[in-house]
Amino acid sequence: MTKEHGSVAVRRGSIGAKRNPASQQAILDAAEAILREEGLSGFSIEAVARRARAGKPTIYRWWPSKAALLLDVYHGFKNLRQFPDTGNFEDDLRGFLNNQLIGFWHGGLCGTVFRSIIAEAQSDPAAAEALFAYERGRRKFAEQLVDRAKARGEIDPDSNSAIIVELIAGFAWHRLLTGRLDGSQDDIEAVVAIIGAATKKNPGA
Amino acid sequence: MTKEHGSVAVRRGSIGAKRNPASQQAILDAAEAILREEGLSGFSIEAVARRARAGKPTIYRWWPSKAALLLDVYHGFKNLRQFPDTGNFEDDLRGFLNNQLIGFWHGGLCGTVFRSIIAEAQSDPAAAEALFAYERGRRKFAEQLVDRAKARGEIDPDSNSAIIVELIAGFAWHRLLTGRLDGSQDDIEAVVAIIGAATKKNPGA
Amino acid sequence: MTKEHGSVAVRRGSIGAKRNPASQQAILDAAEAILREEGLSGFSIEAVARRARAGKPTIYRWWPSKAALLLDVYHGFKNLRQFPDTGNFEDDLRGFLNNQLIGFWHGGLCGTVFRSIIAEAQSDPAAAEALFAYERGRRKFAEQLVDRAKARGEIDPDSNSAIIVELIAGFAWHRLLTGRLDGSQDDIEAVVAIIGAATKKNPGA
Amino acid sequence: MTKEHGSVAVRRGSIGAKRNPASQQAILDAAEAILREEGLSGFSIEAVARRARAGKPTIYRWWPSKAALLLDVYHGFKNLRQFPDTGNFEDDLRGFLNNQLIGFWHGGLCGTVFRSIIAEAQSDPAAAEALFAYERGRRKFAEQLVDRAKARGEIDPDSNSAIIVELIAGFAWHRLLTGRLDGSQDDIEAVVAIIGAATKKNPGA
DNA sequence: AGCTAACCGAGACGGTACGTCTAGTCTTGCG
DNA sequence: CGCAAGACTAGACGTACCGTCTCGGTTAGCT
Repeated sequence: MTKEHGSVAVRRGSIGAKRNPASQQAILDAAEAILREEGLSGFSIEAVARRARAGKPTIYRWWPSKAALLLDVYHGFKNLRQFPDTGNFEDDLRGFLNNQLIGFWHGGLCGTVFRSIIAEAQSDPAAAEALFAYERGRRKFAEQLVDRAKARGEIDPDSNSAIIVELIAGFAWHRLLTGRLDGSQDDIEAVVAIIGAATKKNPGA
Repeated sequence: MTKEHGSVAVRRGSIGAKRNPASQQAILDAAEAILREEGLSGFSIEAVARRARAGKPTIYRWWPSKAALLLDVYHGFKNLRQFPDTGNFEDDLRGFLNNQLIGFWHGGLCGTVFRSIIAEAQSDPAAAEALFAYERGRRKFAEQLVDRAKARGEIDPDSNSAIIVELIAGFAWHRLLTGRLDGSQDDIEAVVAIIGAATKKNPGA
Repeated sequence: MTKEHGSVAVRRGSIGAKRNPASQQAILDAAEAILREEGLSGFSIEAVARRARAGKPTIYRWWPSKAALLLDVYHGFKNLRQFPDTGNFEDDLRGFLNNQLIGFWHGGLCGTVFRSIIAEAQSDPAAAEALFAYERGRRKFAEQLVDRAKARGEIDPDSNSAIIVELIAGFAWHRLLTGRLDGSQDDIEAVVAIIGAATKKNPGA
Repeated sequence: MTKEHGSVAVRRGSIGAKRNPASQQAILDAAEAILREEGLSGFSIEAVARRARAGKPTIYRWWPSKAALLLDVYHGFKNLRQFPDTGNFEDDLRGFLNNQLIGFWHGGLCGTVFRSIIAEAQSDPAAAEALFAYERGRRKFAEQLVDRAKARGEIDPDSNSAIIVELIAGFAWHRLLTGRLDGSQDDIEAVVAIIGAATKKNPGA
């Protein structure tokens, strides 16, 4: 998936007064490789530049901060997973947790990258804004999942979509940030069951 | 609560072959003051030593890492809030969120410190271990809240205590880490309602 | 003398496969303005290109180095002052120091530019060669001044023209490079007197 | 004279809250070696730190600028040459040019270093001030040479000591800065002769 | 009249060096 | 032995320039 970096003699140069996609990709690849091999603590603009055989200004020209670069790496992983409408609320929840959150983060690099972005956002305001904007979008998107179930008459129409989404997302973040993504399948089922129970239709009638 | 730092001319020295509590307190005070005034991005061992008029080795001698110092500052805030048994599950939940999580973090410095610890834990393994151990303890402690309600026969005895606690904690973490602790009171109610609905006794009988 | 730079909207372009004199002039003007306003430390090819609204390659195409550009700026100032034959050796010396050296450098930009060229020549071999060639020519030219006096029978015919010229030039360089061009008029007289005494005819007869 | 740099494994550390002379010397040695091997254009704080295996802040802590470091290297060469009182004015002049100026600079590294300092002073005000102060002292010192000859009744008591010294120093600077230190012995004689003739006692009596 | 060649501006590229900051270690000298 | 102090190596930070390159466009002069 990621090309070899061994062929050093490439000597990418300018391709005129516009962004060179080869440099771009080399930088993203290097960033990904460093995260994979050394983790967040070894991740620095300096290291990325060295590995990508790029100049530091080239990185700063296109990514204003470390977090921006991390977010770009993360986006490179996204859209690999689909978010299908199964027609069933609990299956949708399962899919959400498995394909967008815990299961998506688990194993590969994605979780590491996302953890890094969250950490960065706690001290860098620019990173915070970028992450929060991204996160707002993700939540809005996920609320559709609940609203579809309401529209189908499958769940209680008074369910608070935003809070439900945030409970689920919060659970996943917590697992990610406390290093407990492993062996969560049973726990995912438990979460789905709890949310299912809480949104069951006709609670009093 | 925190004493003045203005009287710089204190010139604390050694008090012999044992830890000098005045230095320890000065370091903790300085750490807290820096976090309050400059935030996590301005927080460094260097800055703490400068402000506390302490030598860096004195800090490293007693706190192995930045995160250990942060945790100590955080512990200084803890136990200020109680965690009373109200005898009612939903009130217990409300109290948990208000006194131990969102309400506790909100406004003051505590949230900032805890955010910092979480961030630090994402790149420093030692910090991670300390945070995870702390968090494990907190969760076990909170599960008692659910188990008490089960024992009282107030909620479904099959409720998954661990997952319920983690949903709530995850929600609070998510709010903290995305800078949305403000105006959460209604949302706390919504969370309590959802958990309450999901644990209602005798759902089918 | 130098046209206004305010009318930015000129949008000089190519005028075909030949050097565009407008661009050349704009670059020289910008170089001069930067030296005047910011001094040598603010002088860079980058800054000149920015100010002249020229592309860097346009500068590099015509001037191989920073020093070449500086020399061109300097040449723009030359030939403004005359070097007349007064018919009297000491008056010639006075005129040389006042019109070609100290008096010429003093006050205006010329001294700054020449200082810059000398500095550049100490690390850039190409600049050194250009400066040395220029300087050789100036010395040869100035030696005529002494030789004329010999021819007139005004001074000792055994006087060493080259050394006399170099003593005078060295004095002026030293004043320039140690920032002491100001208030040199009396010192110029003293130099003239010393050289006059040293070249007096009939020393032993 | 200069020790080997090959034994890299030294790992100099702090020796407490005071300047480490070993680091000091290593930095000066590295600076000298770089100037010798690569010249001024290869001389940078970065390169010196690399070669000396020193941290950049260690250099900046003790030398505020590149020029300060150069001056220190230069001072390391000084006082190697004496400035004896020969009892004869022209011999003193010869000695001055040979031991303090041209002859001192010629051949070795001293000339290169001093050229570098002069160049640096043309763009760095701090360097300029340091050089000018040094130069003022040197001139005052050299004027004693002339004043001694006056006191001995050897030369015209009305001779302008300051200008005489500056003519000689300027000649030497000019030779240094135009790369013509070689083969100056005859020229030194010519300079001595001119100054001697200009200061001859009782010119009219 | 169309083609070519060189110019122009613009600005990205890989680099080097800057001067500052922090990390974490070490040693001294006082108490 | 703990302490304040502050030096040390190491290396990342973000910025400024360097000199080279390619682009897209323009114009002059040759075919």
